[in-house]
Amino acid sequence: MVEQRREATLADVARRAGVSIATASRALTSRGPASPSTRDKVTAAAHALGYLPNPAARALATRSGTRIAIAVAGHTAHVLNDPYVARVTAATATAAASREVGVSLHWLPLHDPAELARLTGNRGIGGILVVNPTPTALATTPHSARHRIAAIGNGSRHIASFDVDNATGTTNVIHHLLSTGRRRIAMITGPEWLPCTHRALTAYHHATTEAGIPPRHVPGDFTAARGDAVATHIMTRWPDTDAIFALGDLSALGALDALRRTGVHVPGDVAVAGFDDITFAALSHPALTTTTNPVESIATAATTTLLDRRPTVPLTFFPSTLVPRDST
Amino acid sequence: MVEQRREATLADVARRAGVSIATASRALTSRGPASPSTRDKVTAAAHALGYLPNPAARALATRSGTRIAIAVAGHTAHVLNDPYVARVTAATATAAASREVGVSLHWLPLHDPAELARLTGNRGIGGILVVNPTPTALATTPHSARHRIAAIGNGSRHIASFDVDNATGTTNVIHHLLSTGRRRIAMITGPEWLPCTHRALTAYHHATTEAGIPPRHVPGDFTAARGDAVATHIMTRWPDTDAIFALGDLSALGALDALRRTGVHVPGDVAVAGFDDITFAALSHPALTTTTNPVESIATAATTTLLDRRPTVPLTFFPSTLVPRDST
DNA sequence: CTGTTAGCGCTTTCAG
DNA sequence: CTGAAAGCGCTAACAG
Repeated sequence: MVEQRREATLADVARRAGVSIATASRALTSRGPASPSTRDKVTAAAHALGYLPNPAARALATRSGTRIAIAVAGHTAHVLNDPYVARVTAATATAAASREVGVSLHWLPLHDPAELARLTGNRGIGGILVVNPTPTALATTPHSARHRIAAIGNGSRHIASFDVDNATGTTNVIHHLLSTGRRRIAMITGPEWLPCTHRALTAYHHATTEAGIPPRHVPGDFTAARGDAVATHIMTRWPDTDAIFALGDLSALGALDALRRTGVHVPGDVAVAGFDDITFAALSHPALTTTTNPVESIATAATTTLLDRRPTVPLTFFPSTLVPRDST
Repeated sequence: MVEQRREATLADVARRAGVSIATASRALTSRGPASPSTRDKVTAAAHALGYLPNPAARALATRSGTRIAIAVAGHTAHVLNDPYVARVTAATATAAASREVGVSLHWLPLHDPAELARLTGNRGIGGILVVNPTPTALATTPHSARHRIAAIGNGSRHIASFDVDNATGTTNVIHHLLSTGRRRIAMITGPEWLPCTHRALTAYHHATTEAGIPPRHVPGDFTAARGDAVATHIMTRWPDTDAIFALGDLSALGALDALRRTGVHVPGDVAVAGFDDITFAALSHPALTTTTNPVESIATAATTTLLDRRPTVPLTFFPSTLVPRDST
């Protein structure tokens, strides 16, 4: 049952197929010439032996590194405990598993963006997935390494990026709010240093300008506590506000709390919408209207690109779908 | 700024320190003899050169594998998207990063426990962290590999395990409920196949028996939907129930919903408590009383053990702390 | 305690 | 298209 015999090596496969090790290698990796018949023989032998290439040996020979590093930008190492980061990590670790590569998680301090360049020089690291990189951090990166880097969030001219299309997502939310009669729509954004905040904010400005309604936005930090505080601030500063859109469900939930506490009825007096569709969005009272963030698909796509060293279009956006619930 | 020169290799370090490569290796890894003075010279040289060992080369030479695999038991591959698993993965990937190893995530099908033995034979995998393993799965494992396996959840006689002390956690919750005057305390457990469910259930039985109150428990599956359904069932079957304890916050939140919907006041009529202290526990209305689950500490400890190949006590339990809030 | 000598398993020139 | 041979960078006997 349990295979107790030594794992098959490439030499075993070659012997069984009656070819040299070099040929077996070429046939299996399809790098370099190999006649169809040879390829078949080798493939069959490998299959029969249950051959699995040794990733360490391969990495050593090709100096390709043995894992992909996820580097998360943030003020403190605490970002590594963020649930969003955890989702990215799990999806990446799943996608990487089938290619026999591992994943490690690193903090990329905002105050020391050169840490990214340092990861770049680590021989154990074959590819880097940067989460929410700043342009500054990407710029420190040596040109020669840029094809081994992908970003979740904003990329750069030479670094592929994958993200949710939060511009369209934002537009959809604003339109939904407008269509249900709201005219004083405030927005709670993410931290100002976060590039993806800007895309959403721009979309917000477009949509409000187009509708001829005043823009009202205050930066948040994606936490519930901040959402609560900012919502309070908004209602004080602009008492006629009839809708609050938070770029992040947690902040929206915080806003919901603030409104409840001050006796403002949701959605009667003020509508509230979030972004991300986290589990708890469906569980709050009222249930939160939000828009999806397909984190797993995004992370998987980025990882696959990295593993295939595939030249990609610089920007790939994943659609966000509006999930209307009771809070609007 | 950016180091463009070739990464330093062990040979470079040895040359600079004026010793042989083998000596440099011994000095740096402290496996084998090395005089203090030599060790100092080598360490200094390594430091000066910014030497970082090549994990692939090391893994190849020691056949130690290049990553640790996290194997999660479950009915479907969907378990890999579970937030709890994501937290474990992120913590593991963080702990592993400092040792230059990666992490990959695998599904361990309940119907095919031999998958674990298969991972065991993979040369790329240096250690395995099994999440919620069944005794059956652990039993398929070859003896020779057991020191490379650690469990989060129940272990076995020969496999170290790390988990939250949910027995004491459960006891604390029941005592808390008793001390606030509850006498008809129902429990919603996890899935019956999950070994950790039994530990908590046993504690529940002890505590209720000791208090001379009737045990009432119904299996759940940790989801909010099931918590909702089970709570409804409980109130129908035992209408005088005055407290519900769910082994998992999501189920407790579902129970909260069910009670609200049927006009039962919490905590006035029925108290509700959960387990895990997830983010949303503090955000519900009423805020949920729960008890902590230090997942990150647990995962980090398990990972460290694996990386150090350190013989450990078979069982390590991490304390759970009661977090009293408004629902009790 | 230290240096020499073999590999670990794979990829990759380079001839043929 | 195929084989021989030379590494990739490190560890592990084995003499000295």
